Amino acid sequence: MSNTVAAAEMPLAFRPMPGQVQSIARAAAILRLLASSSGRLGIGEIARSLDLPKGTAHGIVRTLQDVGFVEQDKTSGKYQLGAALLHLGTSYLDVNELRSRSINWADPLAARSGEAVRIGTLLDGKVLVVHHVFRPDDTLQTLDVGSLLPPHATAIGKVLLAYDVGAANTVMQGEPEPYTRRTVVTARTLSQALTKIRENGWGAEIEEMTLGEAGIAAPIRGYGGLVVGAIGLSGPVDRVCDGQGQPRPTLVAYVRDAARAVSRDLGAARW
Amino acid sequence: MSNTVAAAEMPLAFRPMPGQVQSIARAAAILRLLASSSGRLGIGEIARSLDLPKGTAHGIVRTLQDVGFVEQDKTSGKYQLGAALLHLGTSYLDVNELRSRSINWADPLAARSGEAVRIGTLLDGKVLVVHHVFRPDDTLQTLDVGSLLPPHATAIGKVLLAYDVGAANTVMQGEPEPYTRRTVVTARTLSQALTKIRENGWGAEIEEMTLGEAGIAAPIRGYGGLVVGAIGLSGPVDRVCDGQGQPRPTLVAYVRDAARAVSRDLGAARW
DNA sequence: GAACCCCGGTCGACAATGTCGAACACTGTT
DNA sequence: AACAGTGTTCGACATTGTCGACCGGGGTTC
Repeated sequence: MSNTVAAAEMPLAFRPMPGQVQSIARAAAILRLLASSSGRLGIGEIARSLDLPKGTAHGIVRTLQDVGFVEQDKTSGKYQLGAALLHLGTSYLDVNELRSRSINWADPLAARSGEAVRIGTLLDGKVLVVHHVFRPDDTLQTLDVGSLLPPHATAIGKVLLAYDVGAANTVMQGEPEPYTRRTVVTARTLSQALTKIRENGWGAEIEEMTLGEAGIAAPIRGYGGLVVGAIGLSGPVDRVCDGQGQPRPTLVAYVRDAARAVSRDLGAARW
Repeated sequence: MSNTVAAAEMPLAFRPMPGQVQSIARAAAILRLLASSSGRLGIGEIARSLDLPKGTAHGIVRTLQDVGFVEQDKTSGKYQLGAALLHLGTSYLDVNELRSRSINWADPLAARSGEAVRIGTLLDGKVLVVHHVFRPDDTLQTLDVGSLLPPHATAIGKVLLAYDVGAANTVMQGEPEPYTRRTVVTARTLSQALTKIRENGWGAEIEEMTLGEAGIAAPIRGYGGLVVGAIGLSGPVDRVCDGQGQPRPTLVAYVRDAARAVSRDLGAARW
């Protein structure tokens, strides 16, 4: 009786999808909220942000705490992400095939090119870094496996968007954040860039994320030819690009070779 | 009907705690299961392992898939952990105070000692590595942030157990796995070792995890003096220990100094 | 110091929610 | 061709989680 009514009046935020376990979806939303607003949140803030009754939010958070996904700072009473998530996250890395197949090829690419190498995949419209090899030289760099990069301002990201029209549309619908003067922010230019990437089979980014830095990336295809990720290198503009401000052909070849090698490994895999 | 019976016969792992959201607890169990049995699992295996009806397990897994915590291999239909967990895990690292306070002190410790440094905390009776600094020399080492180490066979683990009687009892109740001939496996010897650690304020491990390797660790105390983690170094026996097979006093001092420094940082922190 | 406000946490009644098992569609094997 | 697997769907039932009012305590403000 009130089923249909409730479904019709629902805020449309939670669509009456075939069989979504409500409490789990809410729990996931809380975890994402805690992850995004880095820091500690109180029950009240959580409940307000997700438009949940305080009691309900508390029940979910308590359970998340029991399973170790959430921790509570006993003095302030506020909540933050829990340690169990760290282990789950790295467990994901162990299983992730894109990563495991890439490792063997990422190191040589870094060695040959002399630049830092990253492998990423699309997660929720952003670039999730699943592997990262430091630039061979000593300089201290921070490992950013697990972090999210902007898709429109990185070589890897643009390559991934080029082969995922859905994600590309989503990005263009939103307002891409400008990081430098050269960051692509309009849907028109981005769309053109993606078309060019599809034609060439590789993509680049020059000072669109940070001044003085550039990157080159190529798509990695999995079983069936679907693009499942991208591999790319990044470094100072004067090393990555030639005199004409174009990505050096030799580096492009390196990246494309690595991408092909990983794709071959992935395509051959079966069970 | 089977409610009371089931509750009475329940392995005590799932107690009828005041207000556990059942579906969330089950979802967490599924994620843990996927993490432990590394690889892909089918719905049937999941349902069987957790003693759930197939339909129920499927509903939960579908939801987990919708939120990105689980991915499905379309060819085999089996499930594995999802990419969203990776980001949540690293987000935890960003927030984790033990880690952030430790970083500044872990590097100098590694530099002074010339050995690899790890910082860990207890998670579910095991040692969760929250930070890891490579040995200064070049040799390639694998980053094991996020992995779980055995508590009874590592210096960090034994230190953590020494200040957590609950976890210590749990470990002794189970059957500690022997890695080498020197691994402490009996409750008696382990208990003695923990007592000694409490007396000394630091602990060591010599070839108990892997032959030829040794480690030294000291506890890190948080606000209020509670032990919240441990910091330790590890390396070849002949470098970590002196002629008498004892941990070198200078290294012990280094480790204890670092632990104190981090503790001071943590204790002073307030908001 | 006492009013106030906000915090996190608790409790119990209600019904919406998730659970459950049988049935389905499909694949590969026997 | 029958079988034994798989993952998936569906609907009826009642268990389950939700909800809002109610505690108890720490700050702050007047």
